[in-house]
Amino acid sequence: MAAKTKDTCTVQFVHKEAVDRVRSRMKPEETIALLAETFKVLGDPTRVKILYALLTAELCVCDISNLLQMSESAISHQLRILRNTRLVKYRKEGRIVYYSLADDHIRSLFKQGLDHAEE
Amino acid sequence: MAAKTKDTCTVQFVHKEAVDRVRSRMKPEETIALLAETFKVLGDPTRVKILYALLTAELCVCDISNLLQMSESAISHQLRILRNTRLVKYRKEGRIVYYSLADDHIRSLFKQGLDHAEE
DNA sequence: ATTATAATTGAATAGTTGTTCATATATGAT
DNA sequence: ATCATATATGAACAACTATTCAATTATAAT
Repeated sequence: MAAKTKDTCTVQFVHKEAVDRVRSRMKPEETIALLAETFKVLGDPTRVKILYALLTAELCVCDISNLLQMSESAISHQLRILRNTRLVKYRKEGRIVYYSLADDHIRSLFKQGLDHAEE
Repeated sequence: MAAKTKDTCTVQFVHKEAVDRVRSRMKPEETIALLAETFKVLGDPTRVKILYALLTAELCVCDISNLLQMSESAISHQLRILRNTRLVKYRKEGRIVYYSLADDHIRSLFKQGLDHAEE
């Protein structure tokens, strides 16, 4: 039981009251992980560009590749990540796959993010 | 001039009209980078925990270290990143440094993020 | 001055991530 | 069936990141 004392704070100066209050209001690990994961996906310029583009129009992989001047493979890899986190949805029409935004949260997330970043 | 044709889309099936419309509405590279950078900072569980904690109370490094059961060094490194992106601010009182949220965007960003992640 | 401690910092390391390249799958046309 | 093409996928590699460890700075107490 005496393990893991050294790597944590020596705790001469913990504000116990405040820490307890914070601890009681902390979200479960799982929720934190989910939130961080969502932001992580939004934390890449290529994916931001893709999502930003899809705010304006539904596009196929080739369109996005052309728009961003990047290989279709690179775009496709990123689209998979966006699909897995349910940020985009797609529909197939023959060989062509059309991507669009999965819901309307992205618009407000971008707005909030820019509000912070640009202030 | 014939360079960089192979790595981009062979472009048999670009929806020119849509792509042009999207292109005209795209934000400048710099803005995209700023936005992605902000989200990237939010995309780590440790930093999410720190920010979430600071929603409830102002805390010193030692408090956070104790709360999250992580070394002060690790916390301090993360706080630097949060400072650099102006997500937290701090005040010094003797040896102790108190951290708090820099503004109120974080609360709404977390709310929007959770709304998406938990749906 | 010396000692103790809260916080910061730099270097090192293990783990993760984005892109490329080569290949595979799926659909449409001949 | 064969060929062309839109997209997807797996492996590999370089670049980046979070934590640890050791050392440093800054403040307070003796």
